[in-house]
Amino acid sequence: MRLLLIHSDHIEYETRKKTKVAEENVVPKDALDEALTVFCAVESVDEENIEDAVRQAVDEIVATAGQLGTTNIMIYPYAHLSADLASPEAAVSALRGIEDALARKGGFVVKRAPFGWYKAFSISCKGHPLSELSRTIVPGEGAAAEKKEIEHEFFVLTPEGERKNVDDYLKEDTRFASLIRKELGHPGQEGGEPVHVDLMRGKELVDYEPRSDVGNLRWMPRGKLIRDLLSDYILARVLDYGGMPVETPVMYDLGDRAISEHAAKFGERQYRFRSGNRDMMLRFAACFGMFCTMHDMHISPNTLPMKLYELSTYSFRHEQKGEVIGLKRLRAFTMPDMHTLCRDVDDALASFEEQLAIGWQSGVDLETPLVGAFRCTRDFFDQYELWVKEIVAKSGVPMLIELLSERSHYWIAKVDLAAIDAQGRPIENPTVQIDVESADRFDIKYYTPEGAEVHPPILHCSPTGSLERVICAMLENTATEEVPSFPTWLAPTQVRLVPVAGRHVCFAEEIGTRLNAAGLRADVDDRDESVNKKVREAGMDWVPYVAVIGDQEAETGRLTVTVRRLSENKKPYKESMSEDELIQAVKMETTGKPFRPLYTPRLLSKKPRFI
RNA sequence: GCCGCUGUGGCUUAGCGGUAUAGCGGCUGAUUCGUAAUCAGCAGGUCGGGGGUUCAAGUCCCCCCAGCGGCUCCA
Repeated sequence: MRLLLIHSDHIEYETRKKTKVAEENVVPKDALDEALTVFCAVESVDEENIEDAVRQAVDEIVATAGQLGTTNIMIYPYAHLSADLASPEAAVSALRGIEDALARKGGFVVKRAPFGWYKAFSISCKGHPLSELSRTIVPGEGAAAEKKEIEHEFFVLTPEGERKNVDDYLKEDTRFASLIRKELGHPGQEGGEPVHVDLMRGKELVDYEPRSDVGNLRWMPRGKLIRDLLSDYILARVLDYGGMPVETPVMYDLGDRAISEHAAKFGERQYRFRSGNRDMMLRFAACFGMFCTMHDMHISPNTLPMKLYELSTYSFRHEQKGEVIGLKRLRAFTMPDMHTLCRDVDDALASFEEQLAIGWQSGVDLETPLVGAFRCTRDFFDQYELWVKEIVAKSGVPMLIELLSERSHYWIAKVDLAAIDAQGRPIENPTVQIDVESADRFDIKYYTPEGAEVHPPILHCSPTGSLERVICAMLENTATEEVPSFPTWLAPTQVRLVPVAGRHVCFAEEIGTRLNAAGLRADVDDRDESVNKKVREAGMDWVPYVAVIGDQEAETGRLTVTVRRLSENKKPYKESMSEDELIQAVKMETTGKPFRPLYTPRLLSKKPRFI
């Protein structure tokens, strides 16, 4: 709801002509002196919880009136304050609600201009600093959630099937204990600036874009390369698993019932806008597109489970401004999103297990150690306790279990795997969820041989979590490394060749060309700088293999290579290798991982600076 | 969104009532160098934006924007 509050010497209106949505039995003409005039637009989000929107609006009006010392209030419906209006019925009910509530408070003279009429009006504004105020009201999810009062029960399950008290873990200095402390609301000490925010800019990966909205980033070539390689990694895993890649639109029409219902579950955390005469929203995940696809498909139970996959570029979530930070929490982010249409719950449990394993494996492959929490309703746990114990056993590590007294979202069970940042806070990454609502809502169905209609469970799965958070976790992990680095397959430059003098550049370029042809990202620092400086900067670029190229190398054909992973602080590890041995060394480390060529010029003299 | 802190050239920063420091980076020149910074010169700032106080404002006050910490929240 949008409010424009004007402290006015005088306000008067007169109805002229009805619109299609005009209210009946109205006061056609009225006026008020010394009044707080409240121009008001009821918006579509208000329909999620009209009572709360009304309550907040009334609080706001009473507070303002108190500040101004006025007791006369004119409520004036004014559609032009918003591009995303509620239905006329909802608007009238909200306006009446505000009027009644104010009247009931006593001490106010309350008048209300009629809704849905063309009206003439004149107003004189007092013009003092507080005389014009605007407010935006969003009905609270909080207020709605309070009614439900969901109870949460936490405990730990070990791989051996033992049920343990969470308190046993609270004091431990482990990643798992960090997760438990956060989940149970035990405050950690105040952290400083996160490591990754410095690094994401300092290493020329990704940066804030002040000319966009908060939480929308710009990617520089080195960061773009890492992101693309990660997406290649996930695609390979998904294809291997039998997922089918698709691509669907980023925006949806809120006029569609299934869309607006699904969207309403997530309150105000959406980008909404008007396009022509349609109210639209930006997707917050790829669910919409895939559910629409599934709805339109002819589904045979014989082709289930069916997995659709999309790299949701982007997923948009209008997080509160104070919640947005670095790569950890964004308003536009890249989420690998797979949806599995299952035959039945048993089928869903089997797929869940497979997808959980993919999630754990991503932590190994991407070198971002993960810890796990499994959450489900108490009913689900009572029924499938053995299965829950089995997936913990297969995970091989203790997991935090959270039981909810009733279902509050669309899922009945889900697992969240999290990396832990340098301040001991979780970065929630891979997830698998069992959705029991969406097939109904989007009318996704198949028929049994007997002809019965089935709206089956759907799994949501992000095999790695958002790519931004994966990179966040990697950068945070470097805080504890003596010699920080990226995994070699992700290093923007894998081999840096450093010619000693100008006359060696040509030779270094020849080697570089051969390394590139062999599928390595090698560049040549041909700048007119000292060898010392070029080696230092290769280190600051976290280049895993650095070779100085001079007369010696030209004569012997052997390279002295500094291997970052084997080096200690101030103690570089050097090894003599042939060109082929260098190629093999890189291949050994990157085998089975995706490859893309350099995203920056091969000659460093041609590489521009971004930061 | 709320409370708090911060905001000086591309980056890191000095100055905290008298219109601005330095280093890195950039450019130019010299240097052609063997594993973590070669030397010199030059250019680059309406001190986040707007308003106010003052003879005078990065410096004090107000509003806004952004970043960070905390709260709330996180499908």
